[in-house]
This record gives sequence, C-alpha cells and structure tokens, in this order.
Amino acid sequence: MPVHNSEIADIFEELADLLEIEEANPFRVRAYRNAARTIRGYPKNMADLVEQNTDLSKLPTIGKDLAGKIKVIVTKGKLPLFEKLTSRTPKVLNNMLKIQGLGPKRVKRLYQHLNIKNIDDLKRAAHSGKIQTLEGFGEKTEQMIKENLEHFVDEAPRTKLIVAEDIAAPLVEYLKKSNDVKDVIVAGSYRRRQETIGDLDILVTAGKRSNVLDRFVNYDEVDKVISKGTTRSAIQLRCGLSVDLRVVPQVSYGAALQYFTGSKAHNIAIRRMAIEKKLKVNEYGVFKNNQRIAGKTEEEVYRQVGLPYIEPELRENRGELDAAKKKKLPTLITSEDIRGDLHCHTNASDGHHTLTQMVQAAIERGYEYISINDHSQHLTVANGLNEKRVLEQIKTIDQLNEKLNGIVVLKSIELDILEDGRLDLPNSVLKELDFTVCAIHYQFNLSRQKQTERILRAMDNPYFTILAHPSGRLINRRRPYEIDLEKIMEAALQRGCLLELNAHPDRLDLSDEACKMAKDMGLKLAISTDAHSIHDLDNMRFGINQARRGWLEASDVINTRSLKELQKLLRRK
DNA sequence: GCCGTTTTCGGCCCGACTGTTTTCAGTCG
Repeated sequence: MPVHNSEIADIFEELADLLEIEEANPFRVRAYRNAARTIRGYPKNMADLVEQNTDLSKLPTIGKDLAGKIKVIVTKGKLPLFEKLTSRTPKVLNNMLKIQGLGPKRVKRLYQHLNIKNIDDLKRAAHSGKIQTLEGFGEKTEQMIKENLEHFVDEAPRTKLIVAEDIAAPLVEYLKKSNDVKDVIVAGSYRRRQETIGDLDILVTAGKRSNVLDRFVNYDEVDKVISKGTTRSAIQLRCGLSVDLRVVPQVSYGAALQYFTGSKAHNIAIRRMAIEKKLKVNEYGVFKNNQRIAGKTEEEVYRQVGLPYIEPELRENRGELDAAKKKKLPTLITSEDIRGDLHCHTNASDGHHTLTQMVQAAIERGYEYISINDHSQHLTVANGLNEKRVLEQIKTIDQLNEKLNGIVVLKSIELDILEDGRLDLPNSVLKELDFTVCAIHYQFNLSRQKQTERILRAMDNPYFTILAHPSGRLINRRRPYEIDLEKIMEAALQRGCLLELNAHPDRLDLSDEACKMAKDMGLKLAISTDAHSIHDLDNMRFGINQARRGWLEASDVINTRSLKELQKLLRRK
C-alpha cells in the first residue's frame, strides 16, 4: 500500500506539535508545518516522486533534510525521529492542542505536573479543580477549559463556502447598520474563495465612536463571546462557526484587508519582502522609519513592497509572489468569460426541470450554448437513459434547436464508466451525440491502479470526451476515490480528452492545485455546474472561484469559447 | 529546518486579547 501525501503531512504535523510541546526552536516547528501544508496540497504523489528519484528539495518549504525524511517515510513506512519523539512525549498530547485556549506551553505543564495525557484525563482534572492550582493557571482558565471541552469535537468539519455565504450575508447587513461604519467586508479564506472555511473574518472601517463591536457581540445568533476588545472581538455563532471582527480606521483599510485576507503564508512572505526593503508591514499600513507610507488600499501596500496587485484567490504563497515579481501573474478567468454550461440534467433522468425550462434558464443567463447530459442506463436510481430514450432525446433536441435563436442545445450524456472501463452505451448511439461527459458512479473503492486503469480504458473509446467530477469526492461527506491524476491528465492530453472542473459547491473537483497542474501541462478544462435544476446553473460562480484559485485564465477553459471553437476542441484528435 | 540580488550563516511577521500578574506569558489569527 503506497504512502499517501496526507499521511506524510499528518506525520509532519504531529512532529511539529510534539516539537512545540518540547519547546524546540519555533522556526524548526514552522518548517515542519509549512512542509506538511505543501505535501498535503501537492497534486502529485510523494511516493511516485520518490520512486522516480525526483529531487524533492526543489519543492518549496522542503529542504535537504525534509526531502530525506519524506523518502524514509515512503520507503520504510515510518520515521525514526517520530518514534524517538513519541517515546519521550506521548503522541496523544497533541489532541489537547486542538482545544481552544490550550497551546504547547500549557499542555506541557499539564502533562509534567498533573500527568494529564489525553482529553479524558483533562476532563477529570478540570472537574476536580486541580488545574486551577497549577502555577500559571487560575480559576478562569480552568473554567474556560471545562467549557471548551464540552464543545470539543475531534476534527470539526469546515464550513462549505455556500453555507458560509448564507451565514455571512445577514451578519454583514446587521453590522452595516452600526453608527459611524464605512466598510464591512468578509476577508480571510472566504475572500480567497477557498472551497471550505474554518471561520469568518470580518473587517470593518469605522470611526472611534462607532458602536460596531458592541453591536457585533449582541448579534442575535451569538452563542458565546470568545473575546471582546477595543479593536477586535470574536464570537461563536449558534451554528458553531466562529467569527472574528476587526475594526480599523479608514486610512488603514487596504493594509488591514491585505492582512486579514491572508493567507498566513502569503502575509509572512510579504512582510519578509518588506523587511528587505527596510519597511514594516502590519494591519495599519506600510511603515518606513515609523512613518506610514501606505495603507489606504491594497494596491498601495503591494506597490510599496514592489509588487503589482495580487488577486485574493492567488494569495497562498504558491508561487504568486515570484510570478508577481516577474510580472507574470495570470489574468484570471471571470464569470463574464463563460459562454455556456456543458453538464446539465433534465427531468428525463434525475433533474428537476424540463428540457425547455433548462434551455430557457440558459438563455436568461446569456449563454450561447447549453448541453444536456442526462444519466445513462446503468444509473437506475437516477432513471438513466437507455439507447432508445437517448435517441428520442436527440430527436427532441434537434427539433428544439430548429426553433431556437441565439442559443444552441448540445446533445450529450453523462455516461457511466463501467467497472471494466467500458462505457455504458454502445458507440452506435454515442456517435449521434455532440460529445460525452463520462463519470464514475459506483465501485469507488478500487485500488489506485485499478481505478486509474478503469478511466484510461474508458478514454480509449473514441467517443469519450470529458471526464466528469474526476475525483468523485463530496466535501465533508465522501472522500475522493484513489486515482493517479497526473497519469490521467497525461492520457487525456494524448487522446484529446478533457477534464471537468465540477462547479457544484459540494464537489469542486478538480481541486485548485489540480487545476494548476492541468494548466501547467497544457490540458484544457471545462467548468460545468452539473445542474439538476435551473437554480443550479448559478453554481457556475463556485467553479470560477476554484478555477481562479487554480490560476486558470479564460484561455485554459473551453466553455469560454464561441460555439465554433468549442466544437473544434470537443473533437477528438 | 528553510533560505539566499546580504548565497552556507544568521536571520526567520506582527499585533490583539486574556488571565494571572504587577510587567508579561500564552494563545490566537
């Protein structure tokens, strides 16, 4: 069983936790965390790279030492340093770090003085009143621990962006009604349009007399106030989501927005660049000899450190700073670039609306084309179409197209890839379609090799056009199935097939980094909503978000093209 | 432990809030 990137990342994370508890050099700790982050998001498998003898120290945040450690983990399945560390510091201690308010210093003290090793020990000690007797702890800290233990769930799920939007919108409206408030904007991972967010970070510009912080902690949905100060407060909502509010004066708006948007890694890199220029960047501005020289807009802040404006979606310290220095930032795709949707269902299979309704909705969105991709027969639960029904639908669409003006309905299907790699309908039917969208809907648990071969075999069929939702994951619900994505992308490139970025906010596969990998390989993608209703067509924007995070430009995406160009791209080589 | 238009050593982002203190450590983002 090959070692997964996430497993290597987990080991590095735990190492960082343990080193921190042992009060190791904090920069060493950070190095492990940075490396874990790089590895977790990396679209290629470390195990493969090791096998191919790739120099891993070329990867950002990975040096000679960590490259060696990755190799050891991949080949031996374990790491001596990790064993050594866990022999003197119990591994389970790092679970306690997940509790709000407990950091490495306190965990160490709890362990050394009260022999508290895990959550259960902690609960007992807190309820017996032992913790407040420890030096550095007190009554309030013990109380806080007790409260946070009650809400503690291992691995709290992150909130999907679409859910976060519904939570943020009314809160923003509420805050805008405070007196003396100018801007209210949601920053953080929300503004970077990450597929899921951990909390909400809201930035407000307001005068000194504003009551916005009082108003904030008195919001209807507040479950508990985590902290309240004069420029910053934090609350937890009843839905479980935490919200941070930061108030700055108007003159600091850009600097604060830049700071509060993150990511953390991006900000650290920016501040390091500032130091090289003998400048200091904080949330109040850019300072030269304690004199503010910028801060009103983000553009100013970037300009002072010698960079053009960088779009929030790119701020992950994944090469955007280098690209910015070289003036090679991508011109990111926008919603306006999209000319049609290439994956939509009707009530012929499991959609909620009729063909006419779907087409009408596409017209209302200004599209030049929409393709209809109902399920194929194998997916019986979705009332998948058999040969006869597909041919009927083709006829109906042909008739509809004759009546339509300014929009063309493309004849397609969402075709099951069977377990042996065959497609779910005979080629004699498929050849009547404009193109196909092919997908895996069952047997998710095949080995990585088998699942990859299954898809490659399907691609060998000349009527295979687009691989739909390539990872099959459902955010917070279903893990992606195991595939060698790079191999699949290479195969697609050779055969003239394409991959889909599924815009559904529960799916969003490909991931941002996978999008970037496709772009770097020269593989074009389709951004499609997989709409099962007319309203689902509006999910396109989530696909655009993800595409932008993956550095995609309009030219990287096929459904930004005119119908004529699109048809050329859909044709197999 | 990483990194380099200061390139193999000596740096490593910066500030707010809380609680336990009495000037600050710990935690968080």
